[in-house]
Parts: sequence; structure tokens; C-alpha cells
Amino acid sequence: MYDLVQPRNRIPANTESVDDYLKAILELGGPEEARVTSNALAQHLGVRAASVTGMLQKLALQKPSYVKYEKHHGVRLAPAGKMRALEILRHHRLLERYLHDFLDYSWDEVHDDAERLEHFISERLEDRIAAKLGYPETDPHGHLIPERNGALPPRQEVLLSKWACGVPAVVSSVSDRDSSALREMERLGLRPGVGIKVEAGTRGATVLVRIGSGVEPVRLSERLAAGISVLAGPAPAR
Amino acid sequence: MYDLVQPRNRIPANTESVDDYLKAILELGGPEEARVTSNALAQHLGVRAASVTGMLQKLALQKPSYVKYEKHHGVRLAPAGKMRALEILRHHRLLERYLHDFLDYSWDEVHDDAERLEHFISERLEDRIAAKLGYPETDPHGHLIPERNGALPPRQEVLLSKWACGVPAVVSSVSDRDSSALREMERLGLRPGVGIKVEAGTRGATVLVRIGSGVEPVRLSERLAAGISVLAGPAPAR
DNA sequence: GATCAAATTTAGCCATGCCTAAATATTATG
DNA sequence: CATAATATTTAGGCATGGCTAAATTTGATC
Ligand SMILES: [Mn+2]
Ligand SMILES: [Mn+2]
Ligand SMILES: [Mn+2]
Ligand SMILES: [Mn+2]
Repeated sequence: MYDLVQPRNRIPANTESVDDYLKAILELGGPEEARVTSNALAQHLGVRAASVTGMLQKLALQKPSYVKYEKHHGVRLAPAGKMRALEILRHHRLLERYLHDFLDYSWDEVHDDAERLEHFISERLEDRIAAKLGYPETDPHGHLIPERNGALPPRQEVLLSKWACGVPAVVSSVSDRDSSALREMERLGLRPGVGIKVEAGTRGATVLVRIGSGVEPVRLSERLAAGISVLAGPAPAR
Repeated sequence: MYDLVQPRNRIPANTESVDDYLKAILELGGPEEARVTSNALAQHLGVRAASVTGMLQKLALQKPSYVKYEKHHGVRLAPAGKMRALEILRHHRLLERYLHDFLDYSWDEVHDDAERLEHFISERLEDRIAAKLGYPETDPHGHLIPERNGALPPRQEVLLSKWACGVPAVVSSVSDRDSSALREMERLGLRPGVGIKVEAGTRGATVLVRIGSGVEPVRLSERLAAGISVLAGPAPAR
């Protein structure tokens, strides 16, 4: 009985679960790559904390370790894990842009399909998609697409809720996780690149903003505002 | 503790494995939907026969039974299983056509990527792809694409090795599983739609054929010939 | 119809990843 | 600093889908 080929276990490649954990650690750790707690991961992944612990222990073992894990103190990505997470993130954002630009998906439809397919596209498909798109820099929500080598230029984005009144800003990106929020933003003309100014008039966590060349300021619900990030920018055109 | 959402088990949908078994039964059963043996499945799927038995027993139980399974006598698809198998086959062939026509894949490159993605595309993506392609009838290898409702027109294809000498035929489809064979066929101008005539001169299982308007007959290896199916057709143009 | 080889199934394991319940560690508070 | 609340880990299971080795069944042959 010779060394049987096992098409299924063919390469000790990553499972969908492993990829999802790595990507979640990348996202939750933020640009500072802070430690991420088991609870945060559990919530983000829709899984119980006990399951997270189990997975983190496995990821920490691996031949080239994927994460640095200290019991009771959260995880960070190790270099190999960060590489892989960025690769998946690149898949996700390229797919979103492709579905949007070439297959008539609206920006609130792209996320779910990209979320699944990101785990299964080959290097070849990744490259062909990137080529067709002309090597784009951002996805339909304004998120930067990591380069093939994992490079991801940092950006000084700030949540809209943290932006000062009266200072002109430009929408840099919006969260892609809530499609009804995306449809609402679409309706309001709130998309990446649009100028925006926060007006005085905070009520709770809602924000009063003037969008683009809009005459009337609009009050954004907390949910909506929470999904918007901005950069310093010119005042809305008059 | 309320009814927790489990994003992973979200729908008791099919696993990749289940889909692969159903598709394999469809393919191995042929147009007559003959019973398929455990061994044949094991070989086709790259899995041990014991594993096949286990899976068949599970598929036979299922709420809407996927297969009719008689111990020691092979399986056939039950209606629900046939539906699902055709759905996956549709995905596969649409993907092959799309990768070929829109993403610059050569016909020997499409199979592997389609084989993986077929399990993960949404109804929405399936529809958008079909629309972009203009609702095509065949994939790049000449295989018919099942319709959305599972309809798959029968076709009187015959293996080239079974075709009579001298009777003009047209290549209807070629196997997509062996990419080096596909490159060879490409080189010879052997593609669906091309006229072909078998010449006298059988040697072993090789076949001597005149392709299209070719002057010199070509001898096809057994491996190559085994992947070609033909229909009755006009003589090659002179 | 007995016998034997090949095909198939059963039995018993293993790895993944998830879950609940029960420890245990950390952190915040008085 | 002791204690309580919170976070995290451990322990013990379950389902899926593989595998090997050991039955068992089938079907062909004499
Ligand atoms: Mn995912
Ligand atoms: Mn996005
Ligand atoms: Mn497959
Ligand atoms: Mn094909």
C-alpha cells in the first residue's frame, strides 16, 4: 500500500475556519495590531469563547506559528498569520470590487458573496480579477486593497463620531457589514470621496452632517454614523 | 440562553463532500442513470470504498432522500439528489464558460477552479454569470449546461473509439479532466464542432483520424481518443 | 452446488471545529 | 488586601468525513 494520494487533505492548506480567525484578529487588532481577546473574537465570529480558546491554541502551535498567544491575555498575529490574513483580505476586497464593477452587484450585495468566495479563489483567479480591474486600490466601500505581497498603506481614517464640528472632511470608507445601512447611505449620497461637514447639534450619539453640496444638514442615526470613517478634506463644494 | 445563531451551521445545507458524491453518481451513472458501485465512486472521488459506504448510508437516510441505496448493489440518485447534482453541474459548467470567456482562462485551465467554486457560488452569482454570458448552452469543452430548473436535453454522443470508420462525425465534447490532453487537442485543432473522420488503421486502442480539412490523418493515443465524444455530422470541409 | 476471489460493509480510530458546563484566572472594588 | 464580577480556559461531547483492518456478501468457476 503505497503513499496514497488524498485529494481531500491534499495540501495541509488552511481551512475556512482558520482563515476566518486570522482575518478577524487582523481586523479587531486594528492598525496598532493590539492584542485581541477571546471574547471579541467569539462575538465577531459568532462562536462561543470556549471554541475560540481551542482554535487559538492550535494556531499558536502550527509549524510556522500563526499567532502569538498568551493564555488569558489575548492574541496577536505572528508574521505568517498576518501574511495569510492580508491575503484573505485582499481576496475579499478584490472580489467585492469585481462583483460590483463586472457583475452588476450593488454595494450592499457584494459583502456576503465575497465573504464566502475569499477562501476558495486560486492565485490564478486572484490575478486575473486584479488584471481585469486594472489593479484597483480600493473596494466599493473605500477600503484599501492589500497588495499581493501583503503591503497595506496605512491611512489616518477616523470614525465620523470622533470628528470635530465644522472641520471639513471626506468620507474615506464605510462599513460593509450592514446592507440596510448601506442602502440608506446610498440614498443620502454618502459614499467614499464625498465631502462632509459635521454641524453643531449633537443629540445622543446621532450626528448632524452636511453632505457634499447638500443644502439641508441631515441627522444620521448612531448605527449609520458608526459605520462611516473620514479623512481631512476640503469643504463640500457649494 | 436563547436560541443562539450559529453562522456556521446556518442552513442545514449541503457540504462540499455531499455535493461531490451526488455529482459523481450523476456522472458515473450516465444518461441511463445506471446503478453506480461503491468502488467506482471511491476511485472517482479519490477516497476509500469504506468511506463511500458510510456516506451512501447517510445520503440514503436524509429527510428527502438523496439516493436509493441497496446494500451491495450500488446507488442511484433519488429525485432530490438528482436535482442537487444537476445544480452543481450547472455551476461547474457556467463557471468554466465564464472563466474562459471573461477571465482569459485557456480551456485546460478552467476545470480545477470551477471544481472548487461550484460549491460556493450563490444563486445570485449563478444568475449574474449566466446573464453576462447570454445564457450559454455549452461549456468550453462542449458539455451541455443544465438549465436552472435542472433540465438537461439528452444528446446522442458516442465515444470516438466506438465510432465507425469512414462515417463523418463532429466532435461534440471532450473530457475536461486531463489538462495536458486538452493542450494536445488544442494543438491538433480538435475542438467541439470540428468535423472528423475515422480512417482505417486501428492499432491497439489508438485511432487514426482526419481532422477538419486536414490533409494528413493523425494518430490519436488511447488516452486522447478516450476523452473525445462525437455525433453524426457532415464530412470535414475539403 | 461448493469454493474462491473480488467487492462491499462493519468496526474502531482520528482530526476538525463546534457546543455546554464546570473550573480557574484576572481585574475591579470596597 | 479580600472579594466579587468577568473573562477565559478546561473537560467532556457531538457531527462530519476521512482511514485501516477485519468481517461478510456476491458472483463467477469448476
Ligand atoms: Mn469568510
Ligand atoms: Mn468592503
Ligand atoms: Mn468539487
Ligand atoms: Mn467541462
